[in-house]
Amino acid sequence: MGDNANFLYEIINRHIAEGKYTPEQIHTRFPPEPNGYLHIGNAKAIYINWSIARRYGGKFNLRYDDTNPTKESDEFVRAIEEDLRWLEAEPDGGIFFGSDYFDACYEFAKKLIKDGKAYVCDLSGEELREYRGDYNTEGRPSPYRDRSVEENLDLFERMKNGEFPDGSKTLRAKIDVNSPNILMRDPALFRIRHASHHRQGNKWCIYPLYDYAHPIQDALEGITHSCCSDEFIVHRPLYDWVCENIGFDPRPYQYEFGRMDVTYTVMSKRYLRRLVEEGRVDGWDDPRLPTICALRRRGYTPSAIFEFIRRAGIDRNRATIDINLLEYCIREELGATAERRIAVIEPLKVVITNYPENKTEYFELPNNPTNPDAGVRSVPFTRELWIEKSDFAEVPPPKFFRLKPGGEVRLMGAYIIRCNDVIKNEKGEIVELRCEADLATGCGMPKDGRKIKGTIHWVSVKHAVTANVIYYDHLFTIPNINEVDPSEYDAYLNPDSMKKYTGCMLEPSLSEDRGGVRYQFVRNGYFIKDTKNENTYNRIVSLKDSYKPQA
RNA sequence: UGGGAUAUAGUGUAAGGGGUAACACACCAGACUUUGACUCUGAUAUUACAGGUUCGAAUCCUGUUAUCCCAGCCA
Repeated sequence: MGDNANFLYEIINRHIAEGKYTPEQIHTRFPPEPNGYLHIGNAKAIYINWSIARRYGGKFNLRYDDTNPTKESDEFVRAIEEDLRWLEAEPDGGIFFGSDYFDACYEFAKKLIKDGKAYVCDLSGEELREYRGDYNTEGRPSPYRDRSVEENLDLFERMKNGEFPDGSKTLRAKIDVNSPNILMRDPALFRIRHASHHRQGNKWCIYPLYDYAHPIQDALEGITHSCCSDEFIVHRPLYDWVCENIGFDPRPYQYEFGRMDVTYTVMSKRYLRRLVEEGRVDGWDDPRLPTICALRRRGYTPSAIFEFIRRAGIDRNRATIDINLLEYCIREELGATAERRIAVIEPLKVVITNYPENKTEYFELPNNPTNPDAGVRSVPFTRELWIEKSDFAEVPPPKFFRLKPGGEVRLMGAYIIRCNDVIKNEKGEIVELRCEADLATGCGMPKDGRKIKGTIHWVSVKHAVTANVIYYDHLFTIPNINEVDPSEYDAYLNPDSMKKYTGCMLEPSLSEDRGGVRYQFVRNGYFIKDTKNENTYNRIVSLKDSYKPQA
């Protein structure tokens, strides 16, 4: 109940109840291909596998599924491990590489050949496609299907020895050339690729395919529950075939959960890569992206990300989760933990006409009103202040509680002021407000008991430190990008997904650099200092604001 | 078109082997408030559709529809 029960837990609970496994034997894995950066969709797979291991006291492996040398690189290997560790999903079962099992894959293949369950096929890619048929065309057996064991063994070894060019031969499983599941129509197990592997170098020129390698990797690592996303469900019969025909005992089993999408963003690695490569975003960690490194740079926390996935729930159907839930999770956490600071994003000068020219007084403001233990800080107050432009309205809209001509407002933690004059420049723009403070109030309530509805934030002109602030918004203008053909994604990119403010005025306590600390800039949202741009804060998420201008 | 999977409020997840549809987020309406934050209260569903069994069905039966996945020597 507190912890989301899901169908996978039910399955495993049953296995344990039946005595199939002890809880400590439960062993899971996260098997990314190192061909890109992890994103929040992958975080679901991580969370599921990792949390299962944790829940039962079993082990969790990280395994790079690097069986295709042409797509993988060490850059991604490093990035994935960094992200996984940052997420605090510790791979306590170990870190492995699919490529470390190439020898095993090779030996098991020879066994399958000897058992008459695999053969070397000379069909070209095109011919193979033709023989295999499609949804409504029957498959035909390859003319090479009935080669003798000796011939197959010989040919396979020569494939390995590099005697044949790429694409000239494959090792195929002998299953069923006319299975309704096209994947089972004698799938390829090994292909020839004269390519250098990021870890194996030039040791191999034949590489196993996913469907063959994956169950072997799982079995050799002692994985009990191989949980993957639902697009692999049609692969399960082949997974089972490999396990059974190699004869693993005990053997792993595959379970599928529904993939997750998030509104207003993309999970397609292909498209993310394009955005990065075309320079449309500032790298894989551009704070607008759904990658883990972007969320990290943006200021999201691992706990908020996992909480999001936990709350979203785990089921067999494909879900499009509202990004509001992610934002809620980080707000909830930061609301309780982030220290409050005053920051004026778009400054407007206010002069307190009845306040002495050279006086500075300090008000104590709580670091976090929801948590007294967070303590207080002193904030200097002087005659000249910056307030937020949007906190003043010369012609106030209905239900506007902030500053207006002749109106009163509370300066947070300090005096109540009344706006007496609005100073404009030649162009008619408001450049300064002249206000009078009710000095008697200090930081208490007005003596006469009058109610002041609005509270605004402020910072002393003399003490303010300046910085840049960047607001981020959704990547796309529509909630569900899956409704659109991938070739049209560009048309839905949000042109206002990033808004930079320069010359923002921050309270002086922010001059001390505490990198990585998340703050609530009062009434402006939660912020973290950017790791790439000097003196710049990223807005993690906005504060909820129930005031909606315009009536 | 062959095979497979899924259908519960705007979104997502719950309702151990039939008994008044629950929770979270979003949204709306109020209360509170020295952050219009937080907190609190209230409102929102003929359980894809159509039949059937039953005193009673989201749960059982039959049929229909919609969406997603699969025709890489990618993972």
